[in-house]
Amino acid sequence: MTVLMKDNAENLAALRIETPPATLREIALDRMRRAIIGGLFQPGERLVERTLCEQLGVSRSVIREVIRHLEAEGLVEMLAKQGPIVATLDWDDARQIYEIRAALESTAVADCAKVAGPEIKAALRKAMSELERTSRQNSPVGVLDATTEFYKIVFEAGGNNIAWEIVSRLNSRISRLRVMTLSTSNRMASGPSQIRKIFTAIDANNPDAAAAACRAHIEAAAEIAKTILA
Amino acid sequence: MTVLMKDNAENLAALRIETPPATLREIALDRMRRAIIGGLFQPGERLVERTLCEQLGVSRSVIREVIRHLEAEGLVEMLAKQGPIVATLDWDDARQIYEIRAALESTAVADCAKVAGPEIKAALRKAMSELERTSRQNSPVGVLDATTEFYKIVFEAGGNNIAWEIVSRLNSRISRLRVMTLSTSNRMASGPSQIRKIFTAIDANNPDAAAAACRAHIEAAAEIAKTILA
DNA sequence: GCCTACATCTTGGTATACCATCAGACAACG
DNA sequence: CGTTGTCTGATGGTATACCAAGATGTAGGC
Repeated sequence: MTVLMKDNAENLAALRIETPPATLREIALDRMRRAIIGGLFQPGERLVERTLCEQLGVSRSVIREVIRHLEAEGLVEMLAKQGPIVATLDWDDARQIYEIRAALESTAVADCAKVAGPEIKAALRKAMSELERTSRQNSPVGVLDATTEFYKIVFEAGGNNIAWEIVSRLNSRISRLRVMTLSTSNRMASGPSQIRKIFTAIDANNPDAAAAACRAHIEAAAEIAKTILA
Repeated sequence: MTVLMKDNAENLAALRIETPPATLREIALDRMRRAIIGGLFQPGERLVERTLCEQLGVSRSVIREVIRHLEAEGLVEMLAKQGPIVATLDWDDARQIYEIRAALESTAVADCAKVAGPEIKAALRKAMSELERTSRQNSPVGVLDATTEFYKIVFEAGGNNIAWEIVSRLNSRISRLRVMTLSTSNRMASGPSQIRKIFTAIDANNPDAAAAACRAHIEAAAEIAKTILA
């Protein structure tokens, strides 16, 4: 392939009209998910369809399909003859989620540490600095987003996109817990330092150290969650 | 509590009208899922809503909500401006799924081996015999169901119901692969023997041996899947 | 013969209205 | 005070209508 042809291909690719992914349903799904994750709806709270229609300004069809999606995600539970409620979470569920996260994330960071090249490390470094910035600003949601971004890079770099799907879904189920653990005073400081350990190990292409740091990080989070839930 | 009272309580419990879990949507969901898993709809095939309405004899609302659910489960993909299609599966996806299964199932069997008491062992033994029976009868779907039952007991005994949810969902995505691997001649014989190894280790309350046997079992399955997909 | 332009069909996306059922609240009644 | 009937609200299920966008087909002009 000549340089000219490559340019041509790039130009053609640039021509493509990026389709607005904005189907009303997807917007509503995103809003609902954020509302639940952000604690706007309390666990166990009933989700009344027609009320949601007014609140989101969409029709019942949309709301119902969104609820089906959230139900499959585990964020919403259906009570027979009573309709949907926000899923509740007890310590036994949370315990399992932390265990699964530990398993999946530790292998993901190890995979990432094996293959990480300069550009991945740069991306991780950027996410790290964002994480530390939001941490200094005492912004729990900012820290959450930055942490998510960090892990997203890790999983994708290691070719673990399916595991990332699973972890994302699990995280949304314990998101309220995560915000609460972040609000724990000493956590706001210790979290970034633990993730920095993971980053350092990846930067040194040391899979074992990365996995160990990851496990330590999650176990610490689980420990705080336990005190909150139990 | 006297014996009489216990009888009374049991009688009252028997009085209860078991609520038909049969909301039309759930039936349709189950049918659709089985149809996809069973290969009635080919991967990549378009799922035309109005056609499905006729085929299932339900309205579009129901069909659409079912599709939302299946979409969240990963069995159906939405193509922008073209509607839903049956999700496709390449080797990279399957590879990851087998890896995650290996991680989750091996810890699950180890957990089960740690705590398994007589009643759990009896249940597993029953599932084992069912598995070997269907295997002798050369019934791939029977083997699949029996294997599922075996693992279900394992996960629940070890208190890993969340992991079971995840594994179930992953399994439905590779179900066609599983049927195909089962159809591989030597697999029909080797599968049960490998699971018997797991059972033996659990029966001996030997977590390490159980985990190792489980990993071997999944790796063998992945190997066959690879030859099919690649 | 080929290309264009228009009409039509199909499909998904959305909104709305209707019905039957059931749960919870509440008032009437003994 | 407890039982009973009623009413309202929420839900599941369904049907229908409208719109927008792609696909298809077809006729007309070059």
